[in-house]
Amino acid sequence: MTNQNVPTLEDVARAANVSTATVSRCLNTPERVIEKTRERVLAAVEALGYSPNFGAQALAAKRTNTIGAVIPTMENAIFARGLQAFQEAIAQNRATLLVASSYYRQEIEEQQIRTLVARGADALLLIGESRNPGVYEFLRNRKIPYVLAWIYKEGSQHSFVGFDNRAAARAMADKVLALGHRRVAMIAGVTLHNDRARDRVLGVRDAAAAHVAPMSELDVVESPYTFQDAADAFAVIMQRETRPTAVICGNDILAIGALKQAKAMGLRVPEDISITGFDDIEIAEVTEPAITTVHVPHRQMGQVAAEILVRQLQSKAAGTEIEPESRELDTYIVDRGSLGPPPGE
Amino acid sequence: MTNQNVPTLEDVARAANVSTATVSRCLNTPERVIEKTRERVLAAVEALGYSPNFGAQALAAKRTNTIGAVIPTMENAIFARGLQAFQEAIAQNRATLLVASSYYRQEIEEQQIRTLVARGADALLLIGESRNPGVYEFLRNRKIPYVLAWIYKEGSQHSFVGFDNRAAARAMADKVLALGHRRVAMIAGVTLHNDRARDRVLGVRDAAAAHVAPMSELDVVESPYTFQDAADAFAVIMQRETRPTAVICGNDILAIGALKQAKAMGLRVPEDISITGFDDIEIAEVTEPAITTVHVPHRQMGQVAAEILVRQLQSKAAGTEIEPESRELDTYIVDRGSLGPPPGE
DNA sequence: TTTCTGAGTGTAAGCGCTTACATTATTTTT
DNA sequence: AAAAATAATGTAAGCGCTTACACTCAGAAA
Repeated sequence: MTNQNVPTLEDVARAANVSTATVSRCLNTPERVIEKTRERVLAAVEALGYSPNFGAQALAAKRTNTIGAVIPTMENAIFARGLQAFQEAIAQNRATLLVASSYYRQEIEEQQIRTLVARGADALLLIGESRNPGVYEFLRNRKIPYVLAWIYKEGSQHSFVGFDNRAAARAMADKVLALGHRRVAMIAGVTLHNDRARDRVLGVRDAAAAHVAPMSELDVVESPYTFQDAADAFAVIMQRETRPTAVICGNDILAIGALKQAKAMGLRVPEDISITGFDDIEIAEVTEPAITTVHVPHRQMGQVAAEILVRQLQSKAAGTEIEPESRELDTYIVDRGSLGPPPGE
Repeated sequence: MTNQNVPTLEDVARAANVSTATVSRCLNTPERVIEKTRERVLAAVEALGYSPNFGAQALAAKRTNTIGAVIPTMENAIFARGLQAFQEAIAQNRATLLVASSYYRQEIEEQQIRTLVARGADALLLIGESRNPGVYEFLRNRKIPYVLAWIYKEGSQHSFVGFDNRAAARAMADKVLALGHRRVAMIAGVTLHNDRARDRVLGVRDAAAAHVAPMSELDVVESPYTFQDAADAFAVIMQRETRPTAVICGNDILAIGALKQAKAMGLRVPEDISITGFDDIEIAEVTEPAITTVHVPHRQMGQVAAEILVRQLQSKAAGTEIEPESRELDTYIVDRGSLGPPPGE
């Protein structure tokens, strides 16, 4: 009574008057079956409403056609677009997406990675590089292909699909400095266990250090990725003895929080203070003023990551050694309204 | 060489000097194993780094501990918060989330539902109710528990977790009318195959019909859920011979697109025109003015949906008939700045 | 003491598929 | 036309688990 009439391969085989092997071939390698037989089998499949049992298939074939992704959060748009593109791309290869989020917590992320692998993920999409070496060892032992996205590093053993956060942040900072700002602050994401946030801080520091004109020390405040925390951080920065004329933010969420707080404090943006973002999520367009930010190719990142994983899975199936394959993508600055020259220039 | 040293149950059994059955019991029903044995087994599990083979487990146990969700899109924040909460809640019950998106396309959604079930989803989270009856029949045959979220209907055979879109939309429209607006337009989401969008239109129409004061006919324009489409829709509405004094939008994305366009046209919000939203996604707080909108309990919806599914899965495991269980949640209007009295009052 | 009970463990039969290998049918080569 | 090569299909051995049932052995009941 529990499971009644869910048809099995054998039922199909009987109905089509062939062996189970032939049915399996029709479904997996149709070119190895003569057309007439195939038609008969597919008709039986159709008639019975057959769909392969997932567990049995996974057990016998040693793969699940499932790809996992562990992202820090689904709640804000930072990863959503990339993940969506990723899902679309793997779906075209008959794979399904298994997701988990880590809330930016390293130990949870590690846990989630192991869970997804235990759930049969054939390959993984991970964000950033900084994690316990044991994790990479685990994936290597299990021969699970993975790509690290939202980041790009040269000459590594990993596969990366992303961009140089440090260089991109530096470009933005250079632009701010070139406009004449000398007192600059930064609201950064929490850098602990987050290499993207860390690299962005480094990029801004690079720009500050390289700049010939005298500049007061860079004031960096870390903040979680919420509007409210960013607003608080902005308020703190504005309490300093010498107020900055520009605040570079580690991402758009922070920038918008800062913007909101600036307005609440009666400051005009960018006349009184400039604010910049990073990521170019949709929301950055609709604030007043809109946020000048670093455009990140979210969708492309998701898509390329999927392509690389699919390729690695194929070479794994072919018995070839899987080798890392990386792709660096470009970012560029989108000029909107939130960055201008410092006041009184 | 392909799969080398991934330990199996049998390896653990040998190491702990017990049978495979005992190892399995230690992992699944530890209370049925005496403590001393259990310790020995768990030590072996630890030492070997054992983790059960997913396919084998699914095949033998006839469940995967995987729950699927098919949502229209991950790209905007409408479903993201709810999905995140859902994931957190099912994770606490040792289940993993399998996601797919349908891009608001009915045939793709149906396809995705079948795919997720084929991938072994034990239960499903679906958005809205309107779909081909064959889908429900399929789920019933397969005995897959499902809950329909973002919507609530009385006396149905399905499980719902959500709110009455029609009533909520009506409440907002009533509020607009109560402020004195008589020329009201609506930018609705695409209503084809989308009962939430449809119900929201009905709610606004209800309010219009019930209102005693004379009111010009309600002008409803449908628009896809993007800022740009909504902006275009707003522009169209403003071309009408008699411009409305308030535009009720089917969700916040539409409202923000409309707001943007209003500003581009030099209109002040809400002095010249009022705009309202629906959903209360994060972004609704940060526009200028912030959007007056209907707050939807996203996180609660995800969480309650998870609880119901977990319960249904348990009763299914216990051999009991699964019976629908619904929960209606409350919405309320959040007053921000985008709604005011009509001009000249 | 003997019988009964039940807790703890072992034995082994599948779960439904894939695939190596064996077999038979068909085509190509000589 | 026979031999060889190739194509199409069948046979059956697992894949690594769960779990019904069998067994052992205390302690309780008779």
